[in-house]
Amino acid sequence: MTMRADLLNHAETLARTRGIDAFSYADLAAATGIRKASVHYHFATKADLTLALIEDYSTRIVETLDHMKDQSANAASALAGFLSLYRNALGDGDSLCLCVAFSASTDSLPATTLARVETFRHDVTDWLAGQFQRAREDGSIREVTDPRKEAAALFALVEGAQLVARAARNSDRFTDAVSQFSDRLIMGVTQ
Amino acid sequence: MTMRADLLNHAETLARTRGIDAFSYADLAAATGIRKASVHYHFATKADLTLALIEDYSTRIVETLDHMKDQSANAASALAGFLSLYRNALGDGDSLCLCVAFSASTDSLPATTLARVETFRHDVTDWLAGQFQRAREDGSIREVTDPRKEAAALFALVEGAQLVARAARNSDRFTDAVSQFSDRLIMGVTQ
DNA sequence: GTCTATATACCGATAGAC
DNA sequence: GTCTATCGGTATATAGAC
Repeated sequence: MTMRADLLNHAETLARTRGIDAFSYADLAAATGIRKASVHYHFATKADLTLALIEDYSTRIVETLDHMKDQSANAASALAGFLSLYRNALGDGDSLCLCVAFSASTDSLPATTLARVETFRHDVTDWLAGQFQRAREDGSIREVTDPRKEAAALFALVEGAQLVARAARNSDRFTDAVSQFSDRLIMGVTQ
Repeated sequence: MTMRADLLNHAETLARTRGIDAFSYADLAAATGIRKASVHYHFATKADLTLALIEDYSTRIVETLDHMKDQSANAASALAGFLSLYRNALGDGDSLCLCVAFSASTDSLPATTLARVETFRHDVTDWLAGQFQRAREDGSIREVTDPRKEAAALFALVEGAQLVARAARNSDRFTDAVSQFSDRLIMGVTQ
């Protein structure tokens, strides 16, 4: 693995467990075994680092979602996969997904990074709306109203559930908050 | 108004608009017209300040909710008031409620403050569960399932909707995210 | 209660040698 | 690419005069 990739991995972990403001180039240097000045060689400013973080993350998650869409038997199982993705990002209640971590520290992030996060939010919300539309056709989710409203509501729900669960250091709070939505999923057929 | 109260007011505004980490005793001194050292006279450490903030805030909000409960014609109008409270806290999309602001920076807050925030979350969730129970009796909300599940879901929804709306600097995102829930409220009779 | 002055620590970032 | 050394800025917090 390249040093750049190693730095990005540690930076993502630190950002998601401690928050963007709560880790420094010194922490990153300690984690990778090089010196602060060498970290600056790879990412000249923290603005550059945060932008690289959200770009890598966004690409990875969008690919995962597209794969879920293609492999799922119906909309319900695709959305169950989506819930698992956000549930797993919590770990033992000590980690957030990068999108929530970045949304929680808008003040310390440069405009270009924030714009990229907003693009990611739109991508995910579009994906969700697509699955709710699919559910209107395959009948795998109970009482779907407007797919776009459903998507906006579910996105806010999982982000809020992560925030609460991580603040309480208890991942069960996530499960509790989304359980009502989970109950609307009719898994049926395949899985 | 006492200097202590003046400091708390400005600190709450700064915490909600910029975040806990992003304001300093220097900002607080500039806002109130006294010097940094004088701020330390009123709140020796930032830990003391954050604890005072959540205690004041919690008392105020719990009183507001109890008043809403007593004055409302039914559960639906009480919950409509709850949504307005969180919607208004957003301002023009540039402010969070203190609970979300604190949940977003758990790393820089002392354990006693975090414990007080968790108590506040329980108080609000209990209030919500009470209103959903009330709705099962007055029929003012469509298809209420388990009141405790409904409460956990609605709390996560409004916190997540605030986070997203504030990150996008657009309060409409809050309204969009909660619109599906709003549609379940049957306002009817009085208001 | 408020002030000036200061202590101590850490931050992001840069210069320049190797 | 990585290093040592350092700059300028800001943070929380304290000492002691008024």
